[in-house]
Amino acid sequence: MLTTDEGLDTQGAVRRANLRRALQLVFLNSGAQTRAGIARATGLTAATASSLVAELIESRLVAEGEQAASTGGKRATTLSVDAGHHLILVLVIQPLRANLVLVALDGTPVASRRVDYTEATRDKILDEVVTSVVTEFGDRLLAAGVQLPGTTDGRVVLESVQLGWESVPLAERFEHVLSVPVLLVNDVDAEAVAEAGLEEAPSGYRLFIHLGGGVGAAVTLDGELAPGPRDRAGEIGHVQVVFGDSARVCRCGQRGCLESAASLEAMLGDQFSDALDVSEICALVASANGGDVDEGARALARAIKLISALLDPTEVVIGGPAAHLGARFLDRVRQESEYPARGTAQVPIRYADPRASLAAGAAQAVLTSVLGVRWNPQQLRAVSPSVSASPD
Amino acid sequence: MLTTDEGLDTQGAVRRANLRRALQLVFLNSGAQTRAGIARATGLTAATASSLVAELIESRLVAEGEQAASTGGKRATTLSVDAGHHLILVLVIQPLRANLVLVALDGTPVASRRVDYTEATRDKILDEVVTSVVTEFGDRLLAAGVQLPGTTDGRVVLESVQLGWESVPLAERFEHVLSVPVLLVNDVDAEAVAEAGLEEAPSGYRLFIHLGGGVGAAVTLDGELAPGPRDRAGEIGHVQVVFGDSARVCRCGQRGCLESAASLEAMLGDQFSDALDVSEICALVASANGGDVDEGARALARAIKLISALLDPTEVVIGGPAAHLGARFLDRVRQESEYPARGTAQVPIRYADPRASLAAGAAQAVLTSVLGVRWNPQQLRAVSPSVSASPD
DNA sequence: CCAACTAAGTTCAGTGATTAAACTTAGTAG
DNA sequence: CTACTAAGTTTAATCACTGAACTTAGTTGG
Repeated sequence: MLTTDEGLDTQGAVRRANLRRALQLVFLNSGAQTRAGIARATGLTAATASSLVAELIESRLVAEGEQAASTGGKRATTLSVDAGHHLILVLVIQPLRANLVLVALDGTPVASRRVDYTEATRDKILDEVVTSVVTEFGDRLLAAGVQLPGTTDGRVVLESVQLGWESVPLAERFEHVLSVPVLLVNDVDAEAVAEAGLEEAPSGYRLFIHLGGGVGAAVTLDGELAPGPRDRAGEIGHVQVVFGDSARVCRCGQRGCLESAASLEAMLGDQFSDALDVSEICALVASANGGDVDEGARALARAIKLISALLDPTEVVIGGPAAHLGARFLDRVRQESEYPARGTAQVPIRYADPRASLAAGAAQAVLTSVLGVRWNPQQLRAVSPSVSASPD
Repeated sequence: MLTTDEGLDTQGAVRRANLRRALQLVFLNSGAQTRAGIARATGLTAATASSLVAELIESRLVAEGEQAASTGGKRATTLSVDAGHHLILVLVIQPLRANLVLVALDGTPVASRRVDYTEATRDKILDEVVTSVVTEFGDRLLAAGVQLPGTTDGRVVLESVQLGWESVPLAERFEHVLSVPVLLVNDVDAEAVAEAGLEEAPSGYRLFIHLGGGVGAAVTLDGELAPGPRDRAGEIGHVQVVFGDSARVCRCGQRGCLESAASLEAMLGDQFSDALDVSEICALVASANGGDVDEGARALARAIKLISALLDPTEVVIGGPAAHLGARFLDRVRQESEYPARGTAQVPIRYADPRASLAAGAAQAVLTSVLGVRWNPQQLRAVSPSVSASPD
């Protein structure tokens, strides 16, 4: 397999880099890419492009398709992502349930399943579910991604308040069972990756802010998670941004935390919970106290302004349940985040695209880490659990 | 030359990558590195290491030194940075003067000069100075770095309020005269790079905050400027962090800007100016209004907390004239930036190392961009203008 | 003082990946 | 039916690294 081994020191690395480039072109233009097209796009020779494609076909990452229409000479053989073999397992762990999706390389889900559990049964049930994947799909498995609330370095769950975990080497545990690489991904990071992946050509920094029961942020660069250690990055919920009388006491004990003002509980009232669906959220929005919403918007805008000034992002995206808060909230955030500094244009702020699915971000993160490749927006949108619930 | 041509496609890229790796080892361990050592450290063969070194010597980037003491067999030939040929030109542009330093590859300054000008004569005098460098050192010039206050993408000065420039293609202009690559660097970015370079093995994100007449920030990752577009990044001076009665009106028109509370004017009074030397600053600190200092510390801490929560940096460094504010200010900043979130350790905050010189950051940035290499702390410290003033 | 050992560094044939150019295949256009 | 065009493939040459043999120059022990 072409395990992404960044670093062009030895010649094998050149081969891997070129395989990656060729594969990326097929992913971005699946069904319309050709050997000649790869040669043109990479600057490599037709001979090399052919050789790369042969290897990719051999590895069952790429498949030949129809003959394309002629453009004056021999008709080209189209290439597309081979959806028939490799599968990526995505496991979305939440406090009381998990969604498991097996995604083909073209983004389509091959199987999905939902399991419910209690805190007490969670570990056992998760192990069972993962084991069942091995017996059913073991030979086709390419890699796995585990999306969860909490901080992680990709291998170990450093801390998850929601799951009650601390320093759990989950990747290692699952790798023993699955025998393929396992990547742990923070849930907000996954959302951010999915959101960025819906752009045709994501470029520059993008600040993603998840607003729900909690508040978290993630930064992507050119569509991937910003490089560098992200262990505890993005945990901005308990930064103080409200001062004076309007600062509320937060559940963390501090006063004036971003979360105490801009979480959906704070803005929509205690009826809000992360389990609500879109229509329920909209109903809450309709009956919400406008003052609370404005206060949340102001608090959020303060955080956005500071971060934007530091990073100069292309765009700020508000995701999570808050993406359904409607025009008033968004307008307020935009207003309050105007930054009068000379020459600095206002950062565009928008809601997340609701077409991003639950499992898409983790799947994309795994695809990047294992094959060094990203899906095009259509493929990414295809990734969706569409869970036909089946509790164990 | 091994112009870092980060286009990782063909096999020549392997050679360039390995040349860079070998050169970096010589830079980090100048005078103590050997061919055998390079082979061991890189995992390449002794044959390859020899061949790489031969090419580096040929390019006059590396020079052979003494024979090292035997470690049981033949004595090794030590390798060091060739300080005898290539020069990096650093031009530090300030509103009313510029410092020009020619730095050898080992970091030692070969020549330096200071020119004073008015806003009206600035452009002409700068051109003259640069031209004079060509006649004197043209054949030895490797690259040039221009450090200036203002936003830049490396090629164009996007905007500099201090210099009254907007969209000035300065790199192009100087390249025409110098015939070597020219890189524009924001002054705070340069400071941050110099500061990070003083660490033996800089790793992770490091947040650098310049506090002087203005306030700016820069983020480094593993000792280099964080990747991605930095055009307008770091301009955090006019973010609102003070609210209520204590919010002062800032010169930008807003109230409660970080700069209005934490700039040295705000904390030390109108007597402060960026032209003061260390002892004058210390004198001002001694007679400063403690309340103003505390207020500035609080404002700064708010910004630090939010950014730290987002980036999870290894360290926060306060630089610029503020590095001489003393224990009280730093203690206050540390206190106020305590972040009670679960599990999150307090971010270490410290003053910048005063040993970083004016031109070091820009020189290091150029070295990275042209040779893909960084100096070791001793070499970096050697870079200093030690300007024996000589107005034109 | 010489033989045995060790480490540094060089030489040279061999291997893997890419290139350039010739060639094959399969279409369109007149 | 011939000329042309574009997609691929084949093959010899080139470039960079490896592995192994070799040279150089030191240390150590008898």
